[in-house]
Amino acid sequence: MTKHKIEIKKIENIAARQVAFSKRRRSLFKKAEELSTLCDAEVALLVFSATGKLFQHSSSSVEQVIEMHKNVHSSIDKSYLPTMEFQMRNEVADKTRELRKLNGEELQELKFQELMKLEERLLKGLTRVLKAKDERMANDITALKRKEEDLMRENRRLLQIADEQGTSFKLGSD
Amino acid sequence: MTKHKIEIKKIENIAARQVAFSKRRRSLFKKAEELSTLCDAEVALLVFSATGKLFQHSSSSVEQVIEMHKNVHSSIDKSYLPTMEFQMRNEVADKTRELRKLNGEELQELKFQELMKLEERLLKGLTRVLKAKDERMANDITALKRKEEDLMRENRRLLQIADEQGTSFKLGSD
DNA sequence: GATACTATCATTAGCCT
DNA sequence: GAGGCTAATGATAGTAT
Repeated sequence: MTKHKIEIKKIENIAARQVAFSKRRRSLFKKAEELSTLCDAEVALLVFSATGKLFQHSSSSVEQVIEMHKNVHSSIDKSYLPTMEFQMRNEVADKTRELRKLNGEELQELKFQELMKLEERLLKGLTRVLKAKDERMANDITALKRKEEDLMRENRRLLQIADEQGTSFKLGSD
Repeated sequence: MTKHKIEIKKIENIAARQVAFSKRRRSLFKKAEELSTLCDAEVALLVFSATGKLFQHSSSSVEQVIEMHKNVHSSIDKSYLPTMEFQMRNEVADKTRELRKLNGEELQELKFQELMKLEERLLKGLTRVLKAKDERMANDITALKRKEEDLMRENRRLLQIADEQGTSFKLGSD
């Protein structure tokens, strides 16, 4: 677009491609920001480099789901994810792959209605997974707390009975 | 950017804003497509107009999650989000707003390095929040389990001592 | 990998159809 | 709304650091 006009096809020279990526990405984000500001629109922009690195920009209200996207798709450090979370994300990724396979190379040729159905299936899957995870963890916590209460009550009862019988013995743990 | 230079702030004239939206949106999509093709990157771009209409473009392999995004964002039923997840997402959104306010209207004048730092801060914040949530739940569970073990051990000890003393009393809970 | 330079190409504000 | 026109501003290819 300058010095010479270039053809829009993959840049084969790796260094040149990297430079172009860096520059154009920056400009694209700027343009996105401008559109958002000037026209009061919400813009979400995700860019994955060929090496898998993610760059993102988005208006505040769409930011959260972009975060999901990043976690599910990027190769960035999944190690921090607790096991369950990790498994769930994998499940989502698996569903996605399966669907993609189902739809082969012809995704771009699907009619809109089919895309809507696909979208619905994916959303349902994700929803179930997220919900299940948090419910399960919350349930675990609730159950453990109840168990704890029971045990403490029982402990108190044992101590009281012992006390009534004049029995005295030291407590190990409190 | 032409005839006159304009300030990057919301265009108040509605007709002019609509025209700018249409033109700039098309250019943005074009740029996104070029980046994708030239640099072998995957690009997902979502634009919500002020009236709520969605325009999107994305490389095929990120298409599905974008679909999710559309669904979640487009005012459809956010109620499925588990409470904690929802609160965390709000927290993230708040952080983002705060950061944006900190950076005022001068975002477009920040140097690239500053933009990178801003991006980094946002990413770090998001990561921390997600991590903190899962760690906290996991820690809660671990702590509760440990407490449970302690209580059970103590209960067994009390029972054994009582038994050794020939004391017999009924157990309430198990 | 990011940034500076700069000649050239691309986008676009304002206006018109 | 969409699209054309034009002058002016913005983006960027090639190159070097």
